[in-house]
Amino acid sequence: MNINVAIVEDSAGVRENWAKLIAAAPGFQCVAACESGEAALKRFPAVRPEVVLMDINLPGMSGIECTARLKAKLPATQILMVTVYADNEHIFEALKAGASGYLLKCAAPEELTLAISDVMRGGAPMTGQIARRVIELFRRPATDSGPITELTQREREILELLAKGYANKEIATRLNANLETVRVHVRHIYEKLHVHSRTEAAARYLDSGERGARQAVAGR
Amino acid sequence: MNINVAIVEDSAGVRENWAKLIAAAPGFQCVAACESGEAALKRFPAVRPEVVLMDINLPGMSGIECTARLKAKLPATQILMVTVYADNEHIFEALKAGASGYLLKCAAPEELTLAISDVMRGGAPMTGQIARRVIELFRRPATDSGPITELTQREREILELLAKGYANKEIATRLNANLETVRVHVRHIYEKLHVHSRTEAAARYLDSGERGARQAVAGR
DNA sequence: CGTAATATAACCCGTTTGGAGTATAGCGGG
DNA sequence: CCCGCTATACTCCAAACGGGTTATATTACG
Repeated sequence: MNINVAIVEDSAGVRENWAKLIAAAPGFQCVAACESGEAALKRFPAVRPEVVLMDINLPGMSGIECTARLKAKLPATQILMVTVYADNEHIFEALKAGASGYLLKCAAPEELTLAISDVMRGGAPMTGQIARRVIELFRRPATDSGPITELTQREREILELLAKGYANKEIATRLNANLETVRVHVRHIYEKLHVHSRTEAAARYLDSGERGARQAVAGR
Repeated sequence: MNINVAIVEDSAGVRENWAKLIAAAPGFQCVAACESGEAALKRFPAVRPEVVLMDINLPGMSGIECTARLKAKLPATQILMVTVYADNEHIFEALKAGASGYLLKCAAPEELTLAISDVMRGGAPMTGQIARRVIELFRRPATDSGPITELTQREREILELLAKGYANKEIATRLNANLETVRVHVRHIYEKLHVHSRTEAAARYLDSGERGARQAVAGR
């Protein structure tokens, strides 16, 4: 049983290349090839492709939006982004939209068919570079200080970390301090803010507009 | 120049197997092998490994916490998780802690050395299964974009009170519910937001601009 | 010099929380 | 009619937390 593949790619040359490649590969067949996201959304529900090769840079609807809409209509369809964009933002949005793999257009032809097989087996084909970026999107940003009250410097540092959700132990580690010391500071903070729990303190802090400037972080 | 590899794994048998495997592979050398995260944190700064094979299930400090601390001390060190856990939560936490790859212990020996080479080249070695899960974490409620909307009505009510600093007991009173019921809801909220403490949940909520009308919480 | 404020660190104790189960009931969609 | 989701409720256990107390070293201010 052949794997039904469909294509969304605006360049006629590339589109036909891919189509030929798939038609020629044993075990694959190309059931549709559209030059726009709009066309794909109309056409694909009828042909129900198992895998879609999706370009991002399309006229009209972007490949990312098309991916999100296709996944809504055909949740079982696996979508592989094949594009020239290797930046975090595109990768992040594509994966969020429901793509199952992310290849670059510079990929060799045989990599395409390999990737299709991979995705059908439950894999998530990506180049090493892309995989690394995907993983980096998991790491967290950080923010900086911003005091106001009559808390001491140390107390403010601690309140800031506390309000980010860190446990006392984590705060101690980050500040190279002892757990007990942090606990004392935390209790002093409670006294000064007239609260009795860390979540109350955090709510006070976050609501008081005392946060330091936070910078936008790519991909988030 | 050989690649300096270190190991953190509590099972002596597995640890020695890995060590031998690395010692035997051309281009690699094993510079340290610890049976605990605590030992690794002491030892590794001196030997500065380029790649670490890290087990998750360790006595004492978990491999995930060890990863976070190691990355703080040695940011250039690449850490590969090698473990039996294939669930989303472990994968998510490991990557957040700074792991650069995630392999399962059932991996063939030669896959280990391949993975080390891959990570040194800037890749992010994972099995197809793992890669797929990583990608799924992007489209799920939780990853980072609009988590709060995925909560049920009841969960949102509770999160709102939680973020104001109310204890579970107070929330239960206010909602005419049982303490244990509130606790269950709170834990479900944690799962959906991928957090592990109420203050983290509150920070997420307050930062996401999801607040409803608020009134002052007078003298408790 | 004496005193106050701050930062550090260590006890103890009871309560709360986090995490893992099990279980029941209602509700809506195949 | 079963399955999945939601809400409800309870038990057990370990860790974290909140609060009380004591103690040392440093720095700052009259």
